[in-house]
Amino acid sequence: MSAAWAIAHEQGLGSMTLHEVARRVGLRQPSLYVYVESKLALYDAMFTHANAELLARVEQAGESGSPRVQLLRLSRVVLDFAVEDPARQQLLFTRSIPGFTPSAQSYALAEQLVQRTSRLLAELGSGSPQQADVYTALIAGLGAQQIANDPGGDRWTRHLEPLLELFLDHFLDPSEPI
Amino acid sequence: MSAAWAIAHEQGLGSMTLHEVARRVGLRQPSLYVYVESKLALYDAMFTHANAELLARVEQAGESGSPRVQLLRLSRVVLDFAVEDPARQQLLFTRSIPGFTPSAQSYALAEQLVQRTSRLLAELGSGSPQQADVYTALIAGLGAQQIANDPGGDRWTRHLEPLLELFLDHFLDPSEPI
DNA sequence: GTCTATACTAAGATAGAC
DNA sequence: GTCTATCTTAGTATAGAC
Repeated sequence: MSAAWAIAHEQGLGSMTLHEVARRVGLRQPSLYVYVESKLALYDAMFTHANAELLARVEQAGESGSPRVQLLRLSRVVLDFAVEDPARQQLLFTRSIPGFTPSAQSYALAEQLVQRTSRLLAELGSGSPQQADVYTALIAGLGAQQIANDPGGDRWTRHLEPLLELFLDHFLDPSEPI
Repeated sequence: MSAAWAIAHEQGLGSMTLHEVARRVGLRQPSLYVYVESKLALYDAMFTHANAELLARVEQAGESGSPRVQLLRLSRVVLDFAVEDPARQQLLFTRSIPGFTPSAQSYALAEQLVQRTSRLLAELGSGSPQQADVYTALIAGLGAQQIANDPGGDRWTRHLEPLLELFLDHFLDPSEPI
């Protein structure tokens, strides 16, 4: 698993081949079929693996503080995680691997994060599905631009907190629906 | 060119092969080398082609109205264009084709759009580079989420105008820097 | 569980005839 | 300009020995 992610990180998700994975773990390519059923199954395992790590980081960030503080912290963790590794962002948040869709089991893990975020948003008065969609678009937009145009930097990610403040302030006022 | 785009649209950018392009235009694959120097050169031509079409649509949308109205209209055109075809969005706005970077000449076309947008933003009091970055993130975020999670729909794109209004209103007030 | 050997598929690119 | 034929590379996957 870590070998697969290392390749994806260094050369892109599309360059992750079973031959290269095998080489890194000191096996021959056919031997991998003892451990994975197919290449798509490996993608699925990677999807689960990455989601588990993200969830762990979110847990570690803790639940202390006001809902607003919690949401800001959670958003920061998710954005940094997504931007850290373009390959990971590609696998987790886009649907660009031909033939790959996450299995129901692996998708369940990803759902947990959505649940947690939704709860916080609801506590902050931005609980409607539409508001949650706008929230995810803000995070996705900063991440996408960061990766595409300033990989490794913070030209976009540094706007996370002020942008969220703007978003949350706006929706605290019930006279301003979006 | 249109055959190449048709394949990318139907099966994804990664599935666009010279064999398939040739098949569609009634030629054998080697014959294409009379017209393109390599596959990467074909990507570059597609990049230019798509940018030219986007610019044409922006021109067609016209320059009438206040800067605010113009920016809203331009943003709508760009977002709809990006969302229309995931493959196009992938080629134009991400850097996910291994080995491909737009040539200087083709990139110049893309720059024109940036210039135009920057001018409008400046007229609206959001002319700083930071504000322009936030603007692009808003568009990119709505587009990315739309394509990844509701292709063909408008679950995210419908929030474009209210979100831009919020953004512009906020920056009209000089006491609120981001 | 791991190996060698191999089948199968498919891609980009080139040579040279017409 | 287009063709056939071929080179070269590279990938997933399977068969069967050890």
